[in-house]
Amino acid sequence: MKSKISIREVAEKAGVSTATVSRVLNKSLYVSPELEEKVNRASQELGYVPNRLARSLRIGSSGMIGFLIPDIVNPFFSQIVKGAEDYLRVKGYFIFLVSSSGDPLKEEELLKALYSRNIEGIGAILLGELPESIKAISSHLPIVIIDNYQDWEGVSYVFSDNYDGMRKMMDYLIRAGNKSFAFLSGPVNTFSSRERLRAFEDAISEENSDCEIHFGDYTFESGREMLRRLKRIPNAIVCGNDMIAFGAMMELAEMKYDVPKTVSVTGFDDILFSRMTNPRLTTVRQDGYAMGKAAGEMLLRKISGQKTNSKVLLKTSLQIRESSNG
Amino acid sequence: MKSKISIREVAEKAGVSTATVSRVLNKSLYVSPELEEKVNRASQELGYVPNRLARSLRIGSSGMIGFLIPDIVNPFFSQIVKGAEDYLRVKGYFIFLVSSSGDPLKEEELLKALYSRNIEGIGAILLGELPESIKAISSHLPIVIIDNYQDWEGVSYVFSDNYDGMRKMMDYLIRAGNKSFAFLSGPVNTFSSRERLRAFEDAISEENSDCEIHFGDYTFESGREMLRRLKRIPNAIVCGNDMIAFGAMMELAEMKYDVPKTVSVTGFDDILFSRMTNPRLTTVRQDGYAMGKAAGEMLLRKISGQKTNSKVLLKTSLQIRESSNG
DNA sequence: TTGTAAGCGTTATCAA
DNA sequence: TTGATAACGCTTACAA
Repeated sequence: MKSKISIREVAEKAGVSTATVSRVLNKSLYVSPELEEKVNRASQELGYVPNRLARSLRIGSSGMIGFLIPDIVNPFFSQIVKGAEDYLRVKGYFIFLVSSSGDPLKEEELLKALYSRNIEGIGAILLGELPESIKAISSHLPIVIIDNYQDWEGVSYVFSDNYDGMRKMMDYLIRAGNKSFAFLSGPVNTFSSRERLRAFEDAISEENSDCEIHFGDYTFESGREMLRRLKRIPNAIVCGNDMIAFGAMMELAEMKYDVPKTVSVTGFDDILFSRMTNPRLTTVRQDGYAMGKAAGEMLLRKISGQKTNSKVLLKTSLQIRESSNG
Repeated sequence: MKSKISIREVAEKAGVSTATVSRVLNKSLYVSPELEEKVNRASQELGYVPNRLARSLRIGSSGMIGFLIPDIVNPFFSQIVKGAEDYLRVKGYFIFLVSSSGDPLKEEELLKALYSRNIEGIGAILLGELPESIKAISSHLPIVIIDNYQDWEGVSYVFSDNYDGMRKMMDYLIRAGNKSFAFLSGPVNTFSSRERLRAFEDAISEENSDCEIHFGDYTFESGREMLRRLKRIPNAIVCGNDMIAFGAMMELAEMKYDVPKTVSVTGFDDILFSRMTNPRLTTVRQDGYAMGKAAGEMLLRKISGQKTNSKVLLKTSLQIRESSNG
């Protein structure tokens, strides 16, 4: 394994100082055409690639934005990352992505790992309560929390109107005549979970409907597992997100229940695949790509010291398809 | 925005040298209990987090592995990343993830960006021909190409037996009595696309069957679009991957074709969602998670200077479901 | 056992 | 216009 060549070797080959090489390559100061030519040739011939790490250390900025997500395989999360990445790449930033596998203990550790790498800002999707370390970090660099909200000063938030979305869903289901419900929730103390559950419970209590509630996480497996825990199959199974709904539908199919004739199933997120399940999933649409983009915009504004909203709330909308009886 | 505190401030507060602080925090040399205590306290109180960038520069290794993928939203690719990440995290490595959005021009640029960041190894999923720059990079750091193969020295490869998988699929479809075929391919000069197409064509020519071939990319949209380009709907539409198949099925549904009664549709990859479409997708299973893990293992072996296979070939298997008529 | 100082690969300041 | 040189924050010989 050959060692990488440094600016010093380029300088030697070109017969100039390292300062000149740097100036040519960054076009930071005027350099005479002859030397410029020499430097470029030497750099080319040696296949020189500047060490960005060393550069970052010296200039104090790395051109990297850190992103923490719970699960890279969940299309809703990766859609958010894509939204952010598409926006930030054009602005010259790279994304350093880490995933916590939904483990709140790892979240703190990973935030620190990001912080320690001279990242210029952090976008984070955090399950559970926001860790205290967010406060410390946010006093040193811009941080945007996505899909969560806790009103801490200095921290910014991007999230969807989860409560309103779930209320629309419940209004629709109730109007369709469903009487008994189950709620298969995401992580018990996530902001988004809590909001969705709150909307569910508010609707239920207004109607005096029958219901059963279970908690799991935002995965397909968890959906299957929660469905198995159900004491009885109600008219409608309202799920915390689409992945849970897919798991529930899969399990129901294996138990030979007919969706939506016997039981309605609904999701939340409206990921691409919700249009492709059997039957197609009725769900609440939230725009992950837009959330990621908004987070990217806020981060760049904060990095460049501009004022920015501390809170961006995105609308949700009901997508009625064939998994529900209405 | 407060500036970050450095090792120097910790040293001052503790009344010791920076060397001692470093030794305590890295447990690299014995330090007297009193000083150790002082250092730990000072570090705690200041909320000190070491600058990993500076550390990397000094010790020559960053603890980061770079990954380049075409599209973070495609579950097959993210499954590969997850396999690699789960393995590498435990070994103390972090993944620096960039995505090329399927743009071969960006691929080279991004590889360079990774290389310039003192990454210790690269795992890359590259569409199209492998860029020449791979050779240069591979002489400086370990690189593993995933889902592609080109037999270049010094480069290692992890890929599935695409040809064999598609042959099994075609054997099955032909035995089921299908006579006319269409192939909706992925990117024209990807290794995996080519192998799958080669198997398709070999099978077709042996049977003298009728066929039509279109090229696109590995996305849902491309699947829809290629289906619309079809001159006529054949007995079986064989797709380059699952995403293309989903797009094709969606379009067929809108055109009121009955899958599988009128036309069979098949995919390749067997992502999680293939079990959940309407109808459930017949496809060839390849294990993305295992590919990612294998890539991670090879990278670590290479990084630590051990010998490793230059080629890992994973088996594929036929998953017959309801989207095909057999 | 601890501290001093050099050095990792850059860029920025200061002289020349 | 160009070149020495210090500095970014850290680790590690080498000295004490």
